[in-house]
Amino acid sequence: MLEKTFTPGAIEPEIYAQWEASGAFAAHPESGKRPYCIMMPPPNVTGSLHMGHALTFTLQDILTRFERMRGRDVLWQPGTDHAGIATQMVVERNLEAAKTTRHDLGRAKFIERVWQWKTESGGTITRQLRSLGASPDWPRERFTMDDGLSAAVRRVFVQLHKEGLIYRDKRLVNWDPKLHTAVSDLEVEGRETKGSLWYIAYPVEGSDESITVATTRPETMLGDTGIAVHPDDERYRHLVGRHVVIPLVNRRIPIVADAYADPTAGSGAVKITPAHDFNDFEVGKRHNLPLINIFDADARLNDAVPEAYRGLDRFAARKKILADLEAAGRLAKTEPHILMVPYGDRSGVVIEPWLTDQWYCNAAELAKPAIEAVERGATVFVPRNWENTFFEWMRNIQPWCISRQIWWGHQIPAWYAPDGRIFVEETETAAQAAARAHYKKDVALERDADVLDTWFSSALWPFSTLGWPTETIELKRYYPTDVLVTGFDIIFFWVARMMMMGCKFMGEVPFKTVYIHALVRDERGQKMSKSKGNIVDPLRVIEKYGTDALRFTLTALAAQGRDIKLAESRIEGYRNFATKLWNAARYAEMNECRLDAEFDPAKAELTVNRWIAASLAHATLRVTAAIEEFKFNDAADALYHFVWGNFCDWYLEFTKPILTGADAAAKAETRAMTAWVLGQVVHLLHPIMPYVTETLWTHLAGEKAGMLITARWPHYGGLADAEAAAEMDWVVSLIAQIRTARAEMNVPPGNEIAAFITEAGATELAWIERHGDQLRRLVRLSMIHPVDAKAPAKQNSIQVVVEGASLLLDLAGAIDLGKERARLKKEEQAIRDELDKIAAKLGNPNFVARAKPEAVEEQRNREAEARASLARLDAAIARIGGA
RNA sequence: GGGCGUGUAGCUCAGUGGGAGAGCACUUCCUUGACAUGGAAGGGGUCGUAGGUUCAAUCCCUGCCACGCCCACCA
Repeated sequence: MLEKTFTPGAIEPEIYAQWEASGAFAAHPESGKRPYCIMMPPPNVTGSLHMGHALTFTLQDILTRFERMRGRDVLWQPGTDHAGIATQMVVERNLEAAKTTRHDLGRAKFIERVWQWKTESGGTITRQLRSLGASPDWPRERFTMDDGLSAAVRRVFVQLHKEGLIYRDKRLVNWDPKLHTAVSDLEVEGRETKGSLWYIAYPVEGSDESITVATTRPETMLGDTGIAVHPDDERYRHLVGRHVVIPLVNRRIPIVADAYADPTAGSGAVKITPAHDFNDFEVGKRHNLPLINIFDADARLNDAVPEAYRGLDRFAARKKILADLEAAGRLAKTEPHILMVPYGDRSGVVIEPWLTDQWYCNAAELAKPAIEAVERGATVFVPRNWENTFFEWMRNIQPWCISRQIWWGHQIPAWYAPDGRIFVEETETAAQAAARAHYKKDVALERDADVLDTWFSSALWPFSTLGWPTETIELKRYYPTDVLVTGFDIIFFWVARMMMMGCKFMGEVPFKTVYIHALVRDERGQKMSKSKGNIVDPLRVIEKYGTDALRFTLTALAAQGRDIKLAESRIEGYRNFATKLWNAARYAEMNECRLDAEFDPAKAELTVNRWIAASLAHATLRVTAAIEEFKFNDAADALYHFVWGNFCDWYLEFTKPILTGADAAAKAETRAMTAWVLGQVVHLLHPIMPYVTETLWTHLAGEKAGMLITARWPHYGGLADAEAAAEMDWVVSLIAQIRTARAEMNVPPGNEIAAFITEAGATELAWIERHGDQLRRLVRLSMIHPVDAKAPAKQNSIQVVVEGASLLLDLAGAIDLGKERARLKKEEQAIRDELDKIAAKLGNPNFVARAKPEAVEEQRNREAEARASLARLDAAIARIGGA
């Protein structure tokens, strides 16, 4: 027997363990089934589950379970990412607590510590994924720093280097002065900041004139090597070619003409600091201006600046320089100014453009085939508009700085000879051999200390996890993968780079479809973040409402093209849905509705049974199509309404008289149908709500039927039944009308009343007769008298008018006739309003002439129906003496 | 500056070229043998705004307003 209430917490771990142990999650590369593959975006190995994970993994799991049930050989490839900077930061924080640093430890020891940390905490996220019900092929779990994946990284690096697509370059990078590493453009976020625009007057050499420049970063003046004005700017034309002397520094720098200077911005003259500004770097190159690096790795002023400023932090330096300028009378004016300041997304400190040697990847070259692949539709984005975003970025892509000055990650396979020559090889021995060949003798090689950007290895994920560069059966079978499910926030970081690397090394796109889902926000639409304190913890939700409730909620809210604002009331509502389903199953069990293998729903005879089967078939089509089209919310909606609205509210209530009645054949058919529909429903719901459905299936079908996770997805023909639908729709509307009339006339719900049919067509009469038991029960009628029976007095009865029939309910006591009249008049008015609308249309010759014939026909039908109802309603009003 | 998206019931959001929907909230009633995590009835919206296309627009097109996000080197 099913328990009185569904307690998810008690059963989930047990069911999950059964699934996992049964091998139901496993891919079968040797099978003859059609393959289907999803690459799990690897979460950070030291991370823990947040709502974004919950959403993305729920959707992936839905697709996985759905396709598995449809008979595909599904590989959902799991794994985790080493997350270089993030993980290193976590471990460094731990060290800090132990009053030590990575530098105290040394590189080897530190890396050992990180591995140790990975061992300790790396299981957290995968454990949490399990509690979410995710069903990837766990034994195939990979880590981006596994031997195999590391070998793939080296292979790719070396090959791209040999082709000149990876190279070393000295240029400005985004330097993180806290983390002491370069970061890529993507890891820098601009934050709008209230600052100032300071106008500084630089005296022109050999003249009384001075030239004023505007700057948001006065401290960089110590590194100025020029002043630029626009070549057409009349105000400054006479100064081009002359020199100014930098205040406080007393260095002589030229005034150059360059179109970069915008005459309308600031003073029209701009200071040029080539070593500390990306634009200035370019201007400097054009005019051969020297680069003066004034910062050290901490962004403190170095020895290239006057002694008074050396060692100062950049912000302290700004203050002092402004004060000194003021004192020297060189600060012309100060304006408030809003500017975008670059911050490191990990460190949260201001990023400094800094001149260093780094490794770069020629992304523009790699992007070409990836762009072309999306253009020709080899990869399709869903929703389609994300392709614009992809194209926009890929067509303007900048060189990708791939080296990081941290320790945790894939160390770059480059070795330096004493003379600075670089040998890039997959192993040190190969590098040694190459060096020996070059120098004709052994030389000591030193390995590049840097590691690769984490996203470099992630970019290889779709093929490195499948065994590349080895030609494995998995690689042949599952690449290209079917769909990548991810959020738009990592299109650039990850999707674009996988496209580049996949096209380059596999010669084929990594996935046929990229489904981009929304971001999960809090109920006010704010991005969830620790600092805002608005995080909804999925694990807490699971504990409180159950995994299925969370999964269903996320699914129901996963409409394309919109963010998800997660309100707890929504989760509660869908938890109730799980309870509803549970209780329906309990009801079925109590009424001995058992699955019958012999039962053929297409052969059902009772209208109500034919109707529910047809409704189910319709819902099944909707759900299937919705999942195929990634319209997850539609799938959830169709299921919710079928289960609650059709099956529970109507079918189960409607068939109660049959189950308690005397007609054995009808009872048997209804029991079998109830069990069958329930069985189908748990199939359809399983991808979204795996736990409750698996539990119910076991109860319904028994242990030997096999687990639901391995069952076949429903598919049927021949169940559509327009006649049954018409009949049931009519009975439902009759019941609704009677209920409304009773409620509005304040008839106590418990009162049983006799009904008299005053008017009915032959069809309607037959329907009333056929469903008499249901009518008596569902709207509390004691008796239904035929058309010619003696009707009660008008002051004792209320009237019900539906399409094709009128009834009179005998209250056996005086009613408020005025109220009854008003009620009927209100109904009449509604019908008249509708008739007016229809008349306006049909009265329009253009409509009749130009609209589709079906549309005209439909209006005519509606008009006829409305007129008939109106006539009966008027008759009813006349009966009680209304005008 | 460029790109994308959003504006529909009190709130959160679906939706469709031809009769405005859901969940939650609200009002009234109901502890009837699955379910009060429930059932029944009900109130509530000129579908942001101004035009255009169309026989017909909440839906398609254009402008505008508001909000959000992404990208971008303007001092």
